[in-house]
Amino acid sequence: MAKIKVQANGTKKDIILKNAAALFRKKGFTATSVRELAESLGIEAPSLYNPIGSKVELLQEICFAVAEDYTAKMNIIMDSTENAAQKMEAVIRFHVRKLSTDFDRVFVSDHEWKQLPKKKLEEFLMFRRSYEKHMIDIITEGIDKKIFKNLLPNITVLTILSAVRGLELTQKHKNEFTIEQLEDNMVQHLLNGIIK
Amino acid sequence: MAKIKVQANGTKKDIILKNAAALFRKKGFTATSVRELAESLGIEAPSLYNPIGSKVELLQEICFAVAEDYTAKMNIIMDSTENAAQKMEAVIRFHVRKLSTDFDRVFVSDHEWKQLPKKKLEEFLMFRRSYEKHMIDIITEGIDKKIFKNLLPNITVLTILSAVRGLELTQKHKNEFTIEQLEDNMVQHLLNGIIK
DNA sequence: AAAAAATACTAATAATCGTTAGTTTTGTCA
DNA sequence: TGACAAAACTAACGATTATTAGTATTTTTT
Repeated sequence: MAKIKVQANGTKKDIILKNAAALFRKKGFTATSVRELAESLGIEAPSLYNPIGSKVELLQEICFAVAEDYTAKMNIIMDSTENAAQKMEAVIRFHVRKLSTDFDRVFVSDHEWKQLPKKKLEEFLMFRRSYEKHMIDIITEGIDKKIFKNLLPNITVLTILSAVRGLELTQKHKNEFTIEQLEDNMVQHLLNGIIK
Repeated sequence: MAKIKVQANGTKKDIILKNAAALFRKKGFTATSVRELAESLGIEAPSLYNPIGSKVELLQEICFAVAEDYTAKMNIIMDSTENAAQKMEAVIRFHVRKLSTDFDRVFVSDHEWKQLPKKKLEEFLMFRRSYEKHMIDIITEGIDKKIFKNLLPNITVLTILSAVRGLELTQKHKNEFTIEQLEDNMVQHLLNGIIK
């Protein structure tokens, strides 16, 4: 079988990760076999173990790459001088855009993290809790400054995160509306629901 | 090993389904083995095959029981004389309450349906599409009657469903707020976001 | 208490899982 | 072109999977 073609942008491992994310999203991590992944790359299963260490390592890299992207963006937002509403809008917009442009990876990170090995799972959950804490801080600030209604911050964050994380973007959906429309509509919906 | 204790309410199969739902939720359907399920019931794996036909049959029964519950409720709501806002409020309230009282099953139905065998999967997706169509009709009616803002109905439904289906209710959350608070806050958030 | 039915058990199946070892092929550079 | 390295291959590993067959045990019925 031919070798994996490594293009200008992206190492061999990047290609594997891309295919892995696609399969993990479609079938789930546990339900995807290493042999299937290999087949999608046009190679035999054992050949995978040259560039990678294990199957679960792929899941780890996907989950943590996504988590770090979100954390980095959250740090930028928290450091800005915008008000609570503007910050929350930026958060929601980033979620929708990231999901649209990197659907497989984001979906896998949001839906398959439970399959991470214990140690990595704890690390991942720390990312999550920190992220949620930042969001609660934004909501609380907005309530204090009388920008937001007097809702329970933790429930509000739960609702927003659930909405943006749970999004399933099928091809059918992508034919029905643009990413910009999705972004604008969700921002309007989720933000107007809490602004005074 | 002792037989499974069948209490007044619930047949043997009901007990199996309850344990299966709990495990499928915690670990995922594919990652849960029949042996684990048997162990949770205090029996050996092959003993399960007296009351049940297969592992995937359990997933089917969970998914379709939930789907039928939602469909039944939706039919009642659609037959009512309430206006669009009241209908949508009823839908959201039902989702949150159902999720709270039957978390394992609802979560499994929302997150593991991809593991259904092809035939059953198509049937399940028909349930879904029909349900979503009803919700789009409610939103469209609300927009026509000038009750709702002029948002894109399909995106609005996507947002609401994503929010209520994606909810992860941990024990920690249940200590932080009551089901009633969750229900009220989510209704307020998701409904005020679209009402004029 | 004996017979019948229900339900558990042990043992074993074939299939598939992720992964390792060892070998051959391919591509690169002197 | 020949040497070296990279990356593919085949063959096979032990573990685990869902499930079946056949048998023992427990419960229910007569």
